[in-house]
Amino acid sequence: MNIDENTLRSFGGETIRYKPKEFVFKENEHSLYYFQITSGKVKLNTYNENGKEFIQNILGKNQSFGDPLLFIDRLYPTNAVSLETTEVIRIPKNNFLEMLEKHPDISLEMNACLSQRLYYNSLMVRNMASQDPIHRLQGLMDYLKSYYDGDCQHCFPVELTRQQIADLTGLRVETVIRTVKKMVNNQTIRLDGRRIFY
DNA sequence: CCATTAACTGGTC
DNA sequence: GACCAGTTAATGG
Repeated sequence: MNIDENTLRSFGGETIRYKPKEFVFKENEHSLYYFQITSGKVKLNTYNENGKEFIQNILGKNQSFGDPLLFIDRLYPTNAVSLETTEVIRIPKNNFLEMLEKHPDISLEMNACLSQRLYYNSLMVRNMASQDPIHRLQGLMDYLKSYYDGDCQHCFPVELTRQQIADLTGLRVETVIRTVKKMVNNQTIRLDGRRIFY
C-alpha cells in the first residue's frame, strides 16, 4: 500500500526515524498505527522456540506494514525491526480509519492491496511447503517480484542477503548459497556480482 | 588499513 | 538438508 504523503499528514501522519536494528513494534503489542516507509527497510520477523529467526517479509520504500491489524482487534503476530536507518510516516489507527471513510478511493485500493497480499501469500505457502529448496527460493522470489513494477526477464533485483533469504525460507544459509548456484545453472536466475536477478 | 559482515567450501551426521 | 568449522571476498569507517 502506498498512500499520498500529504494525505497522510492531513490526518495526523508524522515522520519517525529509526536507527538500524530498532524495533518499530514487537510481537504481542497492541496495534496503534498505520506505518508507511519513506526510506529504508523494515523486516517482520518471529523467533521459534529454539531462537531461530523466521522472517515473514521485508518491506522497503513506499510500502506499508502492520495494516492488516488495523481492521481486527488482535495483537501483532510479528516484530517489526528496521534493517537500516529508516524513515516512516505513521498515523494513528483511528485517524487512519477516518481517512478511509473520507477517501473511498483509498479504501478501495486498500481492499485491492490486502487481497493481493492474500493471493500471493497463498502461493507463497504452497511453495514453502515444498521440500525442494529450488521451489522455496522461486516461490519467495515470485512473491517479492509481485511487489515489483518491471516485467522483463531476469531484471528484478533481489535486494536480500543470502542469510535473509535463508531466514525467509526457513533454510540454512549454506543451502541457499548452493541452491542459488543451481538456479544460475538452470538459468532461473542471473547474478551480477553477488546480486541476484530474477 | 583493519575490523566486521557476507559469501563460499568442505565435511559429518 | 542441517549443522559445524574454516576460508575468502566485500564493505565500510
